[in-house]
Parts: sequence; C-alpha cells; structure tokens
Amino acid sequence: MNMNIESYPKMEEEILSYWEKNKIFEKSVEKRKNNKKFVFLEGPPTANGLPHPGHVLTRTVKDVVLRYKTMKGYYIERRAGWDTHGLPVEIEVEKMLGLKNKQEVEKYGIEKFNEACKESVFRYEEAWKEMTRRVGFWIDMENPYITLDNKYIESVWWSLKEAWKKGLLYRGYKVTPYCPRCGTTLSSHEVAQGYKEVEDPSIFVKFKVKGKDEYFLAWTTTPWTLISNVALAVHPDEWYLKIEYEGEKLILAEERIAVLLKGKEYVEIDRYRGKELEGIEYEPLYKFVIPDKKCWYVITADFVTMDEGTGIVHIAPAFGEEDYEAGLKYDLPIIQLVDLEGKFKREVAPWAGKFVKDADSEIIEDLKRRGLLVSKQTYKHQYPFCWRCDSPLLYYAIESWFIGMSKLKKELVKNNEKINWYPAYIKHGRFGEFIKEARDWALSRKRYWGTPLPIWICKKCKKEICIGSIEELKEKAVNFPEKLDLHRPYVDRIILKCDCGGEMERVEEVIDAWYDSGAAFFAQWHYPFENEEKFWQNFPADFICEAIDQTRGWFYSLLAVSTLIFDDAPYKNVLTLGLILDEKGQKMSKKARNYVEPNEIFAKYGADALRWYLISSSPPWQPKRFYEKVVKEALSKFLLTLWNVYSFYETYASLDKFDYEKNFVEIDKRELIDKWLISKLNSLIKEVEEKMEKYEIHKAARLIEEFVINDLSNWYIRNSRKRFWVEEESIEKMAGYSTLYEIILNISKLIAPFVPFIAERIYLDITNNESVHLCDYPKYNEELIDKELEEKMEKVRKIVEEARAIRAKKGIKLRYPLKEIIIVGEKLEEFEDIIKDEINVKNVIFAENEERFMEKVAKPNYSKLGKKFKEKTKEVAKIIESTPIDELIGKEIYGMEIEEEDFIIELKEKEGYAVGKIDEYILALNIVQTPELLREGFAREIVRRIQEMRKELNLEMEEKIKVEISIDKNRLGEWEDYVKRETRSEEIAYKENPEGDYIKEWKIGDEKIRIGIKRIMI
RNA sequence: GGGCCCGUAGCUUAGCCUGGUUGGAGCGCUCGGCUGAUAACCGAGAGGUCCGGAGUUCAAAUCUCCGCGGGCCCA
Repeated sequence: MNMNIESYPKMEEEILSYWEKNKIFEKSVEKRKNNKKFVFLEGPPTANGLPHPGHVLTRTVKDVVLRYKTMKGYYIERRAGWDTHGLPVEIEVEKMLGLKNKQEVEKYGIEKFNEACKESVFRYEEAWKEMTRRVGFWIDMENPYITLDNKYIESVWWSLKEAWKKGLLYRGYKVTPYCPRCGTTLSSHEVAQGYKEVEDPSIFVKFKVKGKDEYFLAWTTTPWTLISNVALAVHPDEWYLKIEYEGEKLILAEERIAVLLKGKEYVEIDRYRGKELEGIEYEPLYKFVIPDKKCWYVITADFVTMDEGTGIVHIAPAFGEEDYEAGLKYDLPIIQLVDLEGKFKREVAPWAGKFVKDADSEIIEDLKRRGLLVSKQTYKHQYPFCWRCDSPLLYYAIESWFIGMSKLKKELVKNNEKINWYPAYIKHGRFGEFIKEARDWALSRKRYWGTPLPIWICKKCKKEICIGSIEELKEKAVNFPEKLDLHRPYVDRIILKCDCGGEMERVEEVIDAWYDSGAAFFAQWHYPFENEEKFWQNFPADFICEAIDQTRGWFYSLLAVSTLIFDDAPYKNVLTLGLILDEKGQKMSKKARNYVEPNEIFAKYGADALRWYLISSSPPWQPKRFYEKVVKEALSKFLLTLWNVYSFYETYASLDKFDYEKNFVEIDKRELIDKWLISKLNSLIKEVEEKMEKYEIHKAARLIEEFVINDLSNWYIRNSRKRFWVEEESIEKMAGYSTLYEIILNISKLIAPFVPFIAERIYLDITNNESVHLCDYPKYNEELIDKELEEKMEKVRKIVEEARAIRAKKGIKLRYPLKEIIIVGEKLEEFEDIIKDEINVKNVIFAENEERFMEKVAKPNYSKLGKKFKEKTKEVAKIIESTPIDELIGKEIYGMEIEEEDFIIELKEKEGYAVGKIDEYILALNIVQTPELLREGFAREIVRRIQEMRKELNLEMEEKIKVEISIDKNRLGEWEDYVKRETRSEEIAYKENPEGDYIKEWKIGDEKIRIGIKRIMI
C-alpha cells in the first residue's frame, strides 16, 4: 500500500470507522475489567466554545497515558465530564440575547435566561465530540458526568452541608472589583482584560492627632474613599519622624521625607518606630455616620510600602482588599456610604446621589477649604475598567459566602505532600506557595446560572439552615414541586418551614462553578446517595492531567474540596501541560487571529502527525509553539519513514510469500545484524517503560523515533536490502523477514499509545488479530539484550562514517570499489561484510599497527640547520629529505655530521593510502584504482542510470528490458552479466546510436554516453 | 507590584540537577555523494555573545546575585 501526505488522513478515517464498527474502544476497556484499576479523572471542559489547539494537547496527552496504562494491563474507566455552570456561560448568553446588565436579565426573566444558558452549554457539544473522536481520544462520551444534573447538584449540596456542619461555610464580606453600571462583580479574568492607563488625582491629606496640634500625613489617589476612612496604617518596623515644616507639625515616614521634601527645609522634632504609633487616635475628616465600633486610630500593617506616598496609608475597609483584611484584624467598622450604582448614599449630604469618581474634585476642594490639603497633583497609573461598558471599576465590599480554607492550610499542605507533581517543581513552587497562603474561598455569586447555594433564611426569626439533600428539602418544604429542578428560579420558589413557625426563603446566591468541578471526584458518582463502593474504589484518582493554568483552578479546587470534606488528596499523580503558543511564541487568541484550526490540521496531515509533534517536541509541561510546518515535519520525518519501513517489508515478504509461522528462523541462526536489531529493540522497550513510568512521555517518544529512523531504517534496512533482492529461497532471507516481522510487530505496539492510527493500520496488515489496542504492551527480554554487540555496532558505524569522509576528501565516489581498508584497533571481524558493503571495498584488514600504510619521514629542522650550514642550508635540507631515516644520524655533509636534533620525524601516509582517525581507531583506505576496479565502478555507473530510466518509465520491478549503449563492449568487460542481472536486461547491445522506447544521453565524468532501453512484452 | 517557569545555531532542541578536553543533534541552507523501500539517506561546510552583566571557582552553558525578554498565575 502506498502512503503519502495526502492519503494519510484517509487512512486514519478508515481506522476510525473500523474502531467504531468493531467497538474496539469498548473492548479494550472490557478486556481488562478484572485487572488492577488505574483511576483517571477527566477535568470537565465547558462546551460553550469551540475547542482549540490547547484542548487537542490535553486530550492527546491524556490519551497517550491512558492507552499506555491500558496496554500495561490496567482497567481504566474513562468517563467524560462537562462543566456547565458559571459566569462565562452567562456572559456568552447575555451577549447573544443582547442583555446589558443584571437588571435587564431579570426583566428578561431568570427562567428563560437559565434555559438559554443550558442550551448554550451544549451548543458546541458536537464539535467537541467530533474533535475528541478525530484526535483519537478514547473516552466514554455517551455517559458523561454533567455538573447541572440534579444528582450532581445534590452531591455538591451534601458537601456544602458538611462544611456548614464544621462551621466552615460562613457569611462575610469580600472586596471585589465591581462594575457599578452593570451592577455586578467581575471575575479576575474579566478585570485583567480592562486595565488602562489613567490620570487620577494624587493628594496629600492631613489627619489631626486627637488633642494635639499635630498631623498625620497620608496620601491617596481615590479621594472619594476618604469619606469611609476608619484608620491609618503604618509599617511596624519603619522609622517615622515628627517634623516641623512650613509652620506645621507633620508625622510621616523618614524614608519618604527624603523623597518628598528633597532640598526643602524642615526640622526633626521626634522619631518613632511605626509600632510605637499604634493606637494613637485622630480626628476623622468626615463624620457622616456614627460607627458601631471603635475606629479612627493608627494601626500597623506589613503591606505599607516605602515606594510611594508618605508611609501612612488611609484605610477604608469597604473599598480595598488589604483595607478589609486589616479591618478584620483590628475589628474595624465598615463604613459603606456608596450604593450599588456607585453613588453616595443619602447620609453623605453634600454629594448624595453623585457618582463617587465625579465627586473627587469637590471633596478635594472641601479639604482645601478646611486647610487639610497639603498638596494636589495628578498621578498616572493602571486602573481597571469594565470590559463591557467601560466604566471605572470600584473595589467594593460585597456580602458573600465563604469557605474557611485559611483554617485548613496545614491540611492542604499535608495532603499536597501525598501528590506526585509532574514537573516536580510545581509541588512546592507555584502550587505549594499558593496553598501555604490559602485564603478563604469566596464561594457565592449574585448570579443566576449555577448550583444554588442551599441556604434558607427564616423571614421571621432570621435563622439560617443549610440543606444537604433533596430528601431534607422535601421534608422541610411547604410547597415541594412535583417536577424538581434544583436551578433558579424554581428552587427559589421552594419555601421551608422554620422551627419558629415562620417561612424560610433561599438566599439569592449561586456558587462558584470552580466548586462544581472541584467536587467532580465524588459528585460524578452521586456520592453519598449512591455508589458508595464505587466512589471509594475510585478515590483517590491515580491520574489527572490539565494545562498549567489549572494550578490554581481545578488542581486547587479538587484538593480544596477533598481536604474540606475528606481530609485527603483526591489525586496521586498530576501532569501539568504547557500552553500552546503561535509560531512567534505568543499566546493564541481569537483577537490576534494567530489561531490554528485543529480541524484543518487533521484534514491535511492527520491526528497522528499532530499527536506526534505535541508529544515528542518538548516535555509536556513546556509551552509549545504550534504551526503547520512542524506537524508536516512530524509526518514526513517519522510517520512516513516508519510506513516505508513497513512497506519495504510488506513488498518483499509478500513477493516471497513469507509466513512467519511457517518460515520462522530461530534467533540463533540469524545474521549478526538481526541479533543486533533485536537487542536494540529490547533495550528500547526497557527504556521506553522507564520513561513512561515517570511521565516523561517526550523522552519515550524520542527514543522510539531514534530507533525507527536511525537503527531500523537507516542502518538495518539499508544493510539488509541485498538479502531480500536475492530471488532464490534462502535462510538468510527468511531470517531477515523473521526479524523484520518481529520488529515491526513490536513497534506497532510500542507506538500504539502515541500514534494509534498508523499503529493499528500496520498491526492489522501484518496479523489476523482484531486490534493493536487490545494487545499488551511489549515486555523486554533481558536475554536478548547484548550490550557488547550494540557497542561494537556503534564502533562499526563510526568507522564507516569516517571511511566515507575519507573518500569524500579524496574525491573517490562511493560507487567505485577500492581494494582494501586497513583498520588498526580492536578487531571487529564479524562485521567485515557490513563494512565492505558500506564503504565499497574488496577487503577489510585488521592490523596491529599502522606500519603498513604509514611511513616515518625526516623533516629538516631549519632553526638548527641554519646555524650549522648557513648558506648551504637549503641543499642540506634536500639531502635530509631524500635520505632514509636510519642512515641519517652520523651522515657527513659538507664536513659536518647530522645529529638527532637536525631533523624532526613525522608520520606520513604511504603512497596510495588515505588515512583517518576516529576514536581509538586508525583507518587507511587503499586508494589505488586499478583498471579492474575502475571497470566495476563504471559498470555501476551504467546500472544506476538504467535504473533511473526504468523508474522514469514506471516499469514494474519484474519487467524485463533490452538495452543499447553507445560504448565499446569491453568497457564493461566481465561486468556485463552483472549489469544485466541488476537491471533485468535480457540483452545489451553496443551501438553508436542506441534505440529503444526511451533514449537518454548521460554524462559520466567528462564522457557523453547514450542509453536506450526497450520493454519486452510478454 | 508579587510568585513560578522558560531563554543554547534561522527553527525545534540535548547538555544544566552532580562545574572539567573542541557545546551535541534534527530541520533549513551551500557543495559533494548514495539510491528499485523512503517526500528518505550519507559526507563536508557555513551558521553560536549558550539572553545581558556581575560574582563564586584553578575552571561556568552548568552554581549565586542583578537585569532584559517571553509565558502562566495572583494583585
């Protein structure tokens, strides 16, 4: 069968239908049903967008590992999953429906909106299924877990109640980026999209120390937050000075004075460590409300920097995350005087109803009038804007539900210790650092499409309960519906009865979709309501694999949920993958249009080529540049070479009707090179296994590639071809076929996890079995590994290379045979034939020393001779060069004796030899071309040209021809028969003007020769 | 702004952990060769600031620090 770039994808399609028709995937799983389990947990993708090259990578790598483990005998259930909830889905749908903000969503109706979300999630399901099928990822997509199922949600609810029971699900505030116009918080991903450089006011403000005529000097770029100020923060370990400056007493950081008052005059009055200032009270700038807790005093905080401002930071817990946390630490009140539209509330009399940012200038004016403003400038910095409506975002304390992960830091760290990370540095690096500092998980979203937070509050007594199952909901519900859907708005309509007799209503929030997917390891089994045994069999998972951006995503949410509920690690091995970049190393994005469509690649070069590139190019965790050319290269370099090896075997073996069962030759009776290749194969199997166990799949792949291209194709086949050309039956030929058959069979199995299509094609072609994917992975046989043989062959290859280099230097074409090569060094007699063939010499001679082709020559030592012989030096030099060495010392010239130091002994190639060195070997090629040798070379020139003409005529290999050549008969001499045999010529005629079906004039050396060939019809 | 990863020939990369002759390969390029399995192969050549700088050391691609560039995550 012929295979090229065009036909390769077609071959894959055929294999795909073969697999489907014969249910090979199902059989491959079923077959290992009673074996040891290997548990894989699929990270659920969201199907509300088309798959891109990154998804192809994850699916490929997962597939490689799973196919490998399957062939190693493990039973692996491969259940697909879909992640279906979350803000990205809502935003997609908002865009589609043309809704601009939450108000419009609610006007449109939550019921209809969520319906649209549900539909949108599966809009691209077909595209995903097709990509998955086409790339050859074997996973059960018929029976996936889906995060929107009632059962799945119920399991999530159960876990939330577990957290609730432990007191780890609580209500608090979280400062989040908030768009006042859209009325929603934004996820960090959205915020990151909208940073712009802007100019904001930069003001220095005085805060009067209570009861003293001194002021703290603070700096801010958001004057409107001063309304909600509750404290001033200093760094505990920095020095602060009280100074007199322009008649006023000011307190600020020493380091900042040096910058701010550079060159100005001031008097130092006193100095303090930051922590000494702690607790000092000051008078607030504004007092629109009476706070319910103690405030307006100095606190200390490590986040205060000496990089900008005064070293004193104004604290408004309502509007900054660090502020909020400092507020928690010091139990400060939250003064929230801004409404959800970003406008000041009624209490802020002068600016009520005004958008906060617009009030900045008036507030500054007010402070100036009251003499509290020290300086006013503008300040350029990055500030986030809403990517949708472009209004400036506000950091805003929003009431939110939390999971107290910060209390579980130790457990997180402990459980992380049980996990093997690939690459290992993530474990204590990016991931380890992150969990060490774990913060409470802001779980709730004031949104619509998500798992509803199962908390109900009594309207009468304000009691809160957490519901942990449908059963519990049913028990307590006043109006349990007949048809249950746990999503909003249906679940919101369920009223529960409180112990106090009052009615309970659900809170409005849904939960973060990351919690959904983080619960996959038990929620997919509907644990603990069903499948208890199944769950424990599958916990913890042996293997998960996703891109590196999931470190703080799914990798974290899984560990977090598992630590929270089970106090254990949910997975044992995690393989992280690098991102896919474009040709220039930039991230792929739809915006930049640097996007390669996976489908185009599949259609053009096929999935194997894409898979092989992704796997073999670099370690899995390294970012990968991805573009058409590299895929094409993987195909032509590796896959087509492999195919051609197979096709070579297939061509000759079928010509000879080779049957492995019948014609099998014992290994002992095979040629040396056969044994060598078998040894190499077994070494390869051993190394591949070692690499795969360490998830170094790129190294395994490279080893295989090296073997196929280098050892199998470029060495073994090249050297064995002649054996197969012989038409008569021979044991050597059958030994070769036996070897090739075994090698190809094993290679098809070895590559099956990596490039499953070509592996299957080859396997099906050479066996009568059902599928390579039902086979066990090859095991190596230590007895067949002969390291000594492998090393010797390595030396032979080096010798051959060097000999060819010598020929090239001397300009003697490989086609022209030479008499002999002399090799000084360890004897490699058993490889004589290979060496003869490869460098086209008649004899290989292993010698003890180089005497045979090297001679010692004396070179005049001019610096000595010059002094001794003056103007006669040149003459003496000539004499020295022409006198045999042993006669030199003591020889008298012009009355003086030649001494040892008058000449230098050098080694020189003897006439007719060309010499080279490689490692511990010295090689000498006899380069004397006798007429006989030249005739033979000439015969090969003729053969080569007739062959090319046969090719151009598209002749079958068996077809016979007649040849006419414009040379004298004795130019070929004794080689005429050889030419006939090689070119399948019945007859050679020597004519000045050759005739035939095809006549061509050739140049051989300086000579023009015409050749005509004629088919012989049978 | 912080954490982590990466930077070696035009491209893809080995070597770095554990410092030690002349930094190795493949693709591409030039020249030459081989070829009835091959879109393949073989030989020679051109092509390197091992991202830059400093330090440690007898010795640095390799270890340390500081920069620069790219990526990811978090602000």
